[in-house]
Amino acid sequence: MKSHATRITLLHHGLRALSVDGLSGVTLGRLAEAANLSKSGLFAHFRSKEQLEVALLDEAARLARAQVVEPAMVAPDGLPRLRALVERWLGWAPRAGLPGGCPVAAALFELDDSEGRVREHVAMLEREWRELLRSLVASAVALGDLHPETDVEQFVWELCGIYLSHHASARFLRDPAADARAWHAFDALLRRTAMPGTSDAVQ
Amino acid sequence: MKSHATRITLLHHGLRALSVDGLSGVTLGRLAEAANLSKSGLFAHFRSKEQLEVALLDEAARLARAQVVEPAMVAPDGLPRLRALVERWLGWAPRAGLPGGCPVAAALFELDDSEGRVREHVAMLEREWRELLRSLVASAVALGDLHPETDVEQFVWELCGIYLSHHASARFLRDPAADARAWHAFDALLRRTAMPGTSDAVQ
DNA sequence: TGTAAAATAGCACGACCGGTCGTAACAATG
DNA sequence: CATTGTTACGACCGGTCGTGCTATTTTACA
Repeated sequence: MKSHATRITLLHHGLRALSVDGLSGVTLGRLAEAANLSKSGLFAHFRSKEQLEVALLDEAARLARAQVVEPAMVAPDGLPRLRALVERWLGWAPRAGLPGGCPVAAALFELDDSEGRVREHVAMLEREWRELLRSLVASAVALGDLHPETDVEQFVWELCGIYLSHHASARFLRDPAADARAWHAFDALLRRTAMPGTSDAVQ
Repeated sequence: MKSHATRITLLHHGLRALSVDGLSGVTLGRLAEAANLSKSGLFAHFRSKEQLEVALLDEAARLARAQVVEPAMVAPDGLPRLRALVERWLGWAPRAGLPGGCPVAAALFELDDSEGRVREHVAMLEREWRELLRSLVASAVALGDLHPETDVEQFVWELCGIYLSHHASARFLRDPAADARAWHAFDALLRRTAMPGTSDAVQ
C-alpha cells in the first residue's frame, strides 16, 4: 500500500523531470533527491533505468489520456470531437502541470537513432496515438464533415506536423503567435479536405 | 597548420556523433577516442564542452549550407528554387554522409527548456534558416508563382512542420512513405497559396 | 501483539563525466 | 640561436552515473 503511494510520488517527480530534461536527463540520483528517497530505495521500485524510463513514458501517456483524450471525447462525434482533441492536444503538457514540453515528442527526436526496449515503447505509444487520430478523422469522414475520399493517413501525418511545428515554435522559439499559426494551419487542412472542389482525394 | 587538420578531424567525428546521440550524447572522452586523441589534447582545441557544442552546431550549419543551400541556389529564382531547396532539405543529413538525423532539429527538442549560450546559438541558426526560407517564399510571391497576398510567415511555419513530421516519420517511425507524405503535403501547401480562389491571403 | 514480508537506507563498485595539472615535443618568430 | 606559443600527452581532480549487496526500518496481517 505504502509502496503504491511512493511510486505515485516517484512518477510525479520523474515526469516533471522528463518533460524538462528528456529521457537521458532523468537520473536516479536527482529523482531520488526530488522524491526524498534514497537512490537505492528508488531503485527497488524500478529494477533498472530502462524500466524507469518505460514507466515514466507510460505515466506521460496516462496523463495525456486524462487531460487530452477523455475531455475531448465528450464532444459530438465527427469534426467537433476532432477539433476538441486538437484543442487540448496543442500545448497540453504545461496545461497538465508539467514544467516542460511533451515527453513523447521529445523522445521522437532523442531516440530516433537508438535501439532497444525504450525506443520500441515510444514507437508503440506513438502508433497508438496516431491510431486514435486516424479513428477520429475517419469518423469525421464517415459523418460527412470531411470529403468522403479524404486520405486519412495523410491528414494525420500533416496534423502531426502541425503539432511538432507548434512544439518547436512555442517551446523553443517562444513565438507568441504559435497557437494562431497552428490553428491557421489546421483550418487550412480542414478546408482542403472539406471542400469537394479542391479536395485531397486519393485517385 | 597541423592544428587545422586536427580540428577538421574533430569536427568530422563530432558531427557524426552529434547527429546520432544529440548534444548531450557527445562527450569529450568518446570524441577524443574516435579522433585518436587524448582528452586533454582535444581540450586544447575547444576550451569547454560548451564551445565544442557551439562549434559542432556551426559545422552542421556549414555542411547544410554546402549540401542543401548552395546546390539549390543554381535553380531559377522563385518557385523552382524553393522547390529545389525543399528537395535537398528533406532528409539532408544522411545524404550528407551523417549517420544520424538533422542535429538542429534534434536540438530544437533537446534544448527547448534549457538556457545558456548553446540554446541561444541554436536559436540563431534556426532564425537564420527560417529567414532564408522566408526570402525564397517571398521571391516566389514576387515572381507571381504564389498568390500575391500569401502569408509568407505562415507558409514557412507550415513548411517547417512538414520538415519535422518528415524527420519523425522517416527517422523514428521508419515509414517508407515519409518522402511521399512530405511531398503530398508540400504540393497541397503550394496549391493553397497558388490559386487565388482558395487563397491563404491575409485580410 | 507478534511476526513475516515489504519498503527503504547505507554503502560500495567500476565506469565515466567535464575539467585541470605539469610537461614535453614541435613550430614559428625575434 | 634563443624564445615563445601551440599542440598534445598522461595522470589526476571531485562528482555523478547505474547498479548491486546487506542491513534496518516500517508495514500488513494472523
